[in-house]
Amino acid sequence: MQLARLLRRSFFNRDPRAVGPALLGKIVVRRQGRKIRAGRIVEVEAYLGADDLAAHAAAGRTERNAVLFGPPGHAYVYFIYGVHYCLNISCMPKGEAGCVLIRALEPVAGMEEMATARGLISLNLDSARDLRKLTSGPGRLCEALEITRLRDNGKDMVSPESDLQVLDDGFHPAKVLVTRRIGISKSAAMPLRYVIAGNEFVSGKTAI
DNA sequence: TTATAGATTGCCT
DNA sequence: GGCAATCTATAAT
Repeated sequence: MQLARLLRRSFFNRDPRAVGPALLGKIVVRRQGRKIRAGRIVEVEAYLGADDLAAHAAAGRTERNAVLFGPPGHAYVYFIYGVHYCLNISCMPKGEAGCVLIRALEPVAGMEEMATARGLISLNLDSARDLRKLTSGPGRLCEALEITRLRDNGKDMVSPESDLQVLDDGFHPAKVLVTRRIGISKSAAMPLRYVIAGNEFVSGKTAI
């Protein structure tokens, strides 16, 4: 990973359909004292506003989804299925809803800490097959980075002070694939899932 | 007040 | 491939 710098807030101050593919190849960093955990974004989904029935913002602003209507570049973390957290980054100017769901990361740093956080004791860090278990899925990556609603919801991800940030190290994916979103029933036809073509850390499919 | 579905994962057969 | 885990928001009594 070369010199990496924080993304600008303006990066997120636009339509999630523009932010989504642009986020592929960027790096999510969790700072914890001197330790850092980091992963390259390889899979995301865009969630829109009132026109997108699958989006939490579709029913209007509530206490839960307030971050979506706030300024861009902030973490929207929600709890799902009584088990998992999911990490989104707010998009669009303040007052307008929209976000991008981070669905999978390619581990870059802090893999041992990730494995511990995931409860994967005997993980072989030299095995790509094993590394997939760390962050290949929205619930998994939150567990690996210890992202929770209480701790991280509303956190500014483009602030130098934040312990949860998005960085750009200049990497650009060779090819981006666009598909339908996964795991939803409403507004399911829209092509709003973006993945780095051929990347093995994309969630789902590949047997683990 | 009670019921149900949900932007998931891992263990079971 | 099926399904339980188990919290939250929203719909239905």
